[in-house]
Amino acid sequence: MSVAVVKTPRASVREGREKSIFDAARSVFAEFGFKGATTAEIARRAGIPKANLHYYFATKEALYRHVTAEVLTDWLSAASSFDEKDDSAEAIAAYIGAKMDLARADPLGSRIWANEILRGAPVIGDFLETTLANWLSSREAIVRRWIDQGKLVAMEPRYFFYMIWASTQHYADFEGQMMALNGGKPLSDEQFEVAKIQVIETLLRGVMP
Amino acid sequence: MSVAVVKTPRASVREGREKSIFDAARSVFAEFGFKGATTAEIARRAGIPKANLHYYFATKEALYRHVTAEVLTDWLSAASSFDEKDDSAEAIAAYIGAKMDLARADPLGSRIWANEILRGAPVIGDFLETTLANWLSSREAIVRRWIDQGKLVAMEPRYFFYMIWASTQHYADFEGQMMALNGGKPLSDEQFEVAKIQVIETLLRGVMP
DNA sequence: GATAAGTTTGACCAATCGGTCAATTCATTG
DNA sequence: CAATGAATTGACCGATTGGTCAAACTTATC
Repeated sequence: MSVAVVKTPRASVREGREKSIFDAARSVFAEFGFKGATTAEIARRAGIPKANLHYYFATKEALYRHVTAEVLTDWLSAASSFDEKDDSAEAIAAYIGAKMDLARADPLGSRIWANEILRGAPVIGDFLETTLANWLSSREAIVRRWIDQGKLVAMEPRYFFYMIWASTQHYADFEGQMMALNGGKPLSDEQFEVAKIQVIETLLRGVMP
Repeated sequence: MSVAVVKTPRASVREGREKSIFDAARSVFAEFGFKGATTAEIARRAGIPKANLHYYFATKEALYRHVTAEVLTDWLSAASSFDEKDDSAEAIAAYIGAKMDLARADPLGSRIWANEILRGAPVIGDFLETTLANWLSSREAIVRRWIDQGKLVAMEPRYFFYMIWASTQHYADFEGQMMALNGGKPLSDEQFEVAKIQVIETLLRGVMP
């Protein structure tokens, strides 16, 4: 029984098309949200006729759901970095760093998320109420333990996570504003590294006794 | 020369209509952004026919510009609280508190701003590059002085302001997410007060030597 | 109470929306 | 190479878009 390891031209064309549509959709949804996005603009950015787009993705909503699903996966992936260290400071620093890296590597994903929330989370609402809520409450328990052990100052863990999410995702969602405040240029790699370290240190100092 | 202090019925009807259209527009723009918003939906929320809306505001863009102008005014108003104290900690605490209060009092304004940035700031871009950039660089100078005086830790002031903006505006822009993580209910006044104090204390501790 | 000015609204318009479809082109397989 | 199925696309559809307009209505002024 031989498995076709080498993709047929047909299959790789399909793969390539789906990828280019997917990428175009990400950028349009990130910029305009679900309602403001148009399939015509997505097709234009993908470099194909609109009818071809609808051959691969039946509806705008189906395409949007594909896009959001990936965003949630990436979020959870970064979230796992919180659990990889035992020490409180190390775990927090690793998590903030991972969230900063994700914001830098995939700002569109963060913006798609932000647009969803602004619209009342019609698609990812269920994820927020279940997966995210569970993730948060279990990590709150960990942070509370650290507080009890005197490793962190007394505080409400939930609002600390909000600060982490806000401060890190800001570098993706408000990239345009930062550009305007940076002489029209995006943050350089060097600038971003400084920002990343500062976010980590400021937040860590903010919760260390 | 007598000035009409009491408004004529006509004038107050006009005032009321403009206000209700304005408020409806704020909520629709905050939820869907400029492109996703429709004049039909704004008219519906204002409780008037669409044609009547266009009698008061010629175009969707004109209405949007009115709305954004007010948002920028409110932002600057909150910004002034930074200058009302001489002591570094007091000035920072007052500013964060004012930004938290603004996010709580007018979440729609913050969301309209966020939508603008996500779309590349086509309307407020000029404000960002001039007024906001000037405000930021002059306050950076103040913070740098405090650092030189040993009142604050060494850091890049700009990224500290980004953290303040992110952490405070998060309470407006991501209110929907917080609700989902709070059993479907918005933050109570008591919860918000706790969050507000925690944001202030965490950020202050984060930059104090 | 007549006239003018300001306000309201249903009907309508061209453009764009998400989506369909049949005809055509293309790659694969027997 | 013939036949089959996947992929492509221009033309098209009904619905919705931002916006117009003339007619009707309401208030203010003389």
